[in-house]
Amino acid sequence: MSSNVFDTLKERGFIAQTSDEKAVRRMLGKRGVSFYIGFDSTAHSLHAGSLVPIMAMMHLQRAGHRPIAIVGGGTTMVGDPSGKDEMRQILDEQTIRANGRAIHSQLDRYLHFDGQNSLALDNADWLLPLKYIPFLRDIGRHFSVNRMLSAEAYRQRLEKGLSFIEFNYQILQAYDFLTLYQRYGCTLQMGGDDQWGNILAGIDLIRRVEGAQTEAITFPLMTTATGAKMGKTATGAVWLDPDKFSPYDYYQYWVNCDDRDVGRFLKLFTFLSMEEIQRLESLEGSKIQEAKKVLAFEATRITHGQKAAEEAQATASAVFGEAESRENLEAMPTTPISLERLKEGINPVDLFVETGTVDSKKEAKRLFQQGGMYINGQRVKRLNQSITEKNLTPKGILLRAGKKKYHRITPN
RNA sequence: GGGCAGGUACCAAAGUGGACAAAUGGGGCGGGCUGUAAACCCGUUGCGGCAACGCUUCGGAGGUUCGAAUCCUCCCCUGCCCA
Repeated sequence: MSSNVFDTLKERGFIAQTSDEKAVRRMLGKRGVSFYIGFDSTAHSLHAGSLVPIMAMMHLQRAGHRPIAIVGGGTTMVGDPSGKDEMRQILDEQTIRANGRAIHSQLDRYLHFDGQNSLALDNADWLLPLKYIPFLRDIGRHFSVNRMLSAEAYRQRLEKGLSFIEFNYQILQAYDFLTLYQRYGCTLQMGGDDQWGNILAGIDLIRRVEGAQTEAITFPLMTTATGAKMGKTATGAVWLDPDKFSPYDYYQYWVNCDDRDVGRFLKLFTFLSMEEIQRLESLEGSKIQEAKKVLAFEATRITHGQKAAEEAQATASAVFGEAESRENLEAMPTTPISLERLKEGINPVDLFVETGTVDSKKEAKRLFQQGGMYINGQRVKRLNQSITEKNLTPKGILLRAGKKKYHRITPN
């Protein structure tokens, strides 16, 4: 009889810390709680690292609460030092604004903002017009520098250096919470565990200014079993934007996760029932592959939709899977090349570089020398041959670098 | 403002006039083993060139020198100590 979302979040591994577990649970046991999560406007797209907060918001929304997604148009101007070991580059206002809009429209796919039961706000709206002296007098006086300095997030940075602008971040985030409390009756803030100090500062500020009690939940900081940050690969971030990171690659990202992460990820990144997840988790050996496919499919579906998920799965199984299903390559990264050029013939090295399969000719040659260059499933044995229209198959020309990196050429 | 220590490739970190495209470790990439996993083993890791070789890179700009990541000058940035 666990109809309280809090229990759902807890059993699925979303909870790192809470301000007061009983109070939070009681709060979420009712309906219509306004809660918020802030998202940095540091990039044009969110990446897989933001999925935990997004999923948590969806869970609460499904339970009848009201999500407020704040985009940090104001706070990103300042830059959060929490969890960073050095100051990040400060972006200009235009970029931040544009990022914020992009992020909002991305979040809209998950939360369906309607301005009523689901809000998308930008803290630039109330932060940018602030006047320094009044702000110091009204808000700044509530903050103890001594206490701020003793906070974990700052203590770390005191070793490496912390600029005054960053030092202010916490105050601004606290002010956000206060503003949301006053304007929207927001009583719960959630965020990554590195936000703990910032969130507590907000709770504290609201208590001092309004005499009201508000609550906090933080999510565990996600790392993969190999210790990498969630949502980052060595080559870059796992963007949620299909133009920056294709649904196929997204699907592959999940299929390729570490065995040890599958269960945890299923709980966090799908809405499958706990029973189903337990069944998948109990699979062993190569059967784990099945669980990974379910994970990948569900995760892709949530972010990119049913159709994209199906295509990604079809393409993946065409490439890696059982021989019967070698049909659908729709989702594979594809570059069109004119038939005329193909007739002239293209050197394999150039082909791999042009399609972005490798970054430079040097790299292409290295790939070849090490035996990782494949065209249409055949290892390339000589570099001085041309690839022409004769190499076209009904599905185009299939480039492969190493074991997993595929690219398709189609004539046009 | 003063003193000291620093800024080297994706990261960490050696190098302190030529043998430096720059040791070593991590990461990445490729091969092998496998299950599109982990672990492990081997190779590889600036760009262009088949190659000889050339080009760009050691915070920035100048200079000394046949020759500079290494020496000099100025500047920018960071940390520590003192104010």
